[in-house]
Amino acid sequence: MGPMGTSGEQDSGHGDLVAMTLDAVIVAISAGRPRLLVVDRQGQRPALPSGPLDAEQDATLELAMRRLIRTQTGLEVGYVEQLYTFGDRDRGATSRRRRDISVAYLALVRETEPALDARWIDVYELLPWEDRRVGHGFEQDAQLRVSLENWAGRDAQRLDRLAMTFGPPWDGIRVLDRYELLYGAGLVAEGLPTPTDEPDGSDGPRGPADTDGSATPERADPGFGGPMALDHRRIAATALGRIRGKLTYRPVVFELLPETFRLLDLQRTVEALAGIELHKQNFRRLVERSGLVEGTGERTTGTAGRPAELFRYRPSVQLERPRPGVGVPYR
Amino acid sequence: MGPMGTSGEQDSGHGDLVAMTLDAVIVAISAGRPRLLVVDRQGQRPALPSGPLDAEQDATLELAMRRLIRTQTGLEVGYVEQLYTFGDRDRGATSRRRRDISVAYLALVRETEPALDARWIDVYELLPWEDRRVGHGFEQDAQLRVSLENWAGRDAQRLDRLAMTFGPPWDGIRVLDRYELLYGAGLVAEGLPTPTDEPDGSDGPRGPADTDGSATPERADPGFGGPMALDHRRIAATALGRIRGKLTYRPVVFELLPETFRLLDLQRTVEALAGIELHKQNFRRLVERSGLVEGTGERTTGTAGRPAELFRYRPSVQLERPRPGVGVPYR
DNA sequence: CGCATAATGCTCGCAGTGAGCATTACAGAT
DNA sequence: ATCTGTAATGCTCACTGCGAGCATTATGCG
Repeated sequence: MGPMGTSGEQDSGHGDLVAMTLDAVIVAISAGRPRLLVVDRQGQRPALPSGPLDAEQDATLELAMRRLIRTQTGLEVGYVEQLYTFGDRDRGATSRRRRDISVAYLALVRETEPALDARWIDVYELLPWEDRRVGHGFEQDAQLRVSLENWAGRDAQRLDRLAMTFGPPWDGIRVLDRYELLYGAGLVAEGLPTPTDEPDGSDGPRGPADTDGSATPERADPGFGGPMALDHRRIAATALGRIRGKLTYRPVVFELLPETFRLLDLQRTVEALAGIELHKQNFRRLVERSGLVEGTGERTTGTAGRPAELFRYRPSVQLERPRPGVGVPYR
Repeated sequence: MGPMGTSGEQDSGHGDLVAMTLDAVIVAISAGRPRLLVVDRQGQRPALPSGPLDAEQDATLELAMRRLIRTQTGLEVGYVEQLYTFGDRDRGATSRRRRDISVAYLALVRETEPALDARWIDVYELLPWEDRRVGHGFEQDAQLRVSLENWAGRDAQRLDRLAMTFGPPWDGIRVLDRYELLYGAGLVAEGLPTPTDEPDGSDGPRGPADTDGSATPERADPGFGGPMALDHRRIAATALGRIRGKLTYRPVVFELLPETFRLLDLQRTVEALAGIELHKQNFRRLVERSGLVEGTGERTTGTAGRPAELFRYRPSVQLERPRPGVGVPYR
C-alpha cells in the first residue's frame, strides 16, 4: 500500500525475460530409507514434480510451491524450505536466448501412500554411494572407488578433490560435491550435455567442471545410481546435503516422524538420512538430555523385544537451546 | 555433444515470463567491522549492486554475477556463493502480472579502496542489534528490548518467537529471523509496503508475517538501523546469517584476510562477523590445533606490544578434517 | 522354559572447551 | 635507563560431552 519509492527502474535496460520453473524435492522416510517423490511423464526419466511459476496466482514462491505440490501430487506438505536456484545455460535447453531458471524447494512429509500419478523412489537408488550403512547399498562402493581412482590417475588436483569429497574422513554433508565430481568424471549418466571444462567457480551447485572432455554420459556405469530428467538428480543431491546439514541444528527429523515414536524410530530415521549407523546407547543419551523429546507415558506392545516408551517432539526445546538438533558425528 | 533427451517440453504450457535480477552482497572487513558494498542511485536509498541477468552473455548465474560485480564496482571477486532467491509479489513492484525475481549472491573480498561509484557501509549500521561486542553498537540494545517487549505484550506466540530469535541464549545465526521479526513488528523502516498478515510459512526468507496490521514503516525508529532500497536489507541480513553459519565449518574467513596475518587479526575478523568477543588464548589454541593455519617464520614489527608471528592459511587442512572452520561458541 | 530381540542403566577414559594466572617482548614516554 | 602500556605466548585446572562397551531387564514366540 505505501507509495513505493522509485520502482522498477533499477537498470530496467534490457534484462532478458526468462522462464521460471519450480521444482519440488519431497522427502519422506519409509522402511528405514529416505524416499523421494517423482512423476513419470510419458516414457521419460523420472522427474521431480515441477511446473512454471504462476506469478498472478501466488504471492510468494513458497505459496506457489505448495500449490504446485498439491496439484501434482495431492500432498499437503508442512515443512518447506527453499533449496537452490539453478540457472545454467545447459540445463533448460529450451531455446537459445531464453533461459530456464529453476527454483528448487525441499519439502518434508510423513510417510504417505503414493499420490496421484506420483511415486516414491529410494533416494539411495539415485545416490547409492551416499548410503554408508552396512547392508544397505554400500556394497558397490569398492567398484566406485576403482572408477574414481582410475579417473584421478596421478593428477594431484584430482586426487585432492577426491580426498576432500570422498574422504576419509567422510563428510555426510558433501553430497553435492560428490555428485558433481562423479558427473564431471562422466561416471553418472544424465539427460544433460557432456560435461565440459569451465573456469572453476567455488562453492555451491554449479555446472560440472574439471573434466578431460573425453567423458561421455554413455560411459557412465548404470550401477552408479539411476538417472533422472534434466538436472533433477543434481537437485536431489543438493537436497540430501541440505537435510543432513540441517539435521544437526534444527529439529527437522520430526517432520518425517509420526506424532509419537520410539527412540529407535528416531534413530533409524536419522540414520537413514545421514547414511550412517549410530551407537544406540549414546544416541539415546544424546536425545534424552537434549530436551528434544519428552516421553508420553505409553509403551509399545506387540513388537519384538522389550516394550519401548513412546516419545513425542517437544517444541519448547527451541526456547531453551540454540540450534537444537540431533548431532551426527562426522567421522 | 551428446544428443539431448526430450528437451524443453516439460510443461511448456504458459509459465509467466518473469524479470530476473541479480543482487550482490559484497562483504569485506575493515577496521574490525564488516562492510558491505552499496551503490547510491540518484537520491535513492543505498542499494546492493544489482542488474538484470543477461542470459545470452553468461552461461551460468555465477558468471553473470561476477561480470555484474566487475561492471558495477570494478571489483574482481574471488569467493562467490549463491544466497537465496527472493520472489515475493510485494518486492519488485514493477507491474501487476510480471514478477521480479531476484537471485542474491554473497561475495567475500579483501579490503579494497571504494571502487567506481560504490562505497562501503558498515553492516552493523544496517543491523545494529547484531553486534554484541561491547562498545561497538550494542548500546541501544536496551531501547530495542523495550520496543520488542512492547510489541510482544502478553501474546504468548509473540513472546515465544521473541525468545527464540533474540535469546537468551543468543544464536548468531538467526540474523534473518531477527530482522523479519523487527520488520513484522514495524520497527525497521524499509522501502516496502506495510507488512501484512500472511499464512505463516516456515523456515527461510519470506514475506513478513505475524503483525497486527497497525504497524507502519513510519513507526520505525530510525535508531534501529538504516534502511536500504527495496528488500535489500533483508538480503543483507540473509547474507550475514549465512556467513556466520559457514564460518564454523568452512574456511571462509581467509577470503577476507590478507595473505599473511597475525592470529589477532584472524580473531578480530571472526569477532567482527560473529558479532561477539572471543577468549584470546582459547581462540589461539583452537586455531593452532585445528591445522587451519601455519606460521611463516616472520614476525610483525612496529606495532604496539610484543611482536607476533605471521600466519597463513593452510589449504590442505581440507584434506585432513571435515568441516574445517573457526568454532564460534553459541552462548 | 529357553531364545531372540530390544530397551535401558551405567561406567570408563579421553578430548575439547571455558576461564584464568603468569611471563615475555617490544614501542614510547619520562 | 626505566617505567608503562599493549600484545603475544605458555600453562593449568575443572568440567562436559562423547565414543565404546558391559550388564540387566522385559516381552513375544516356538
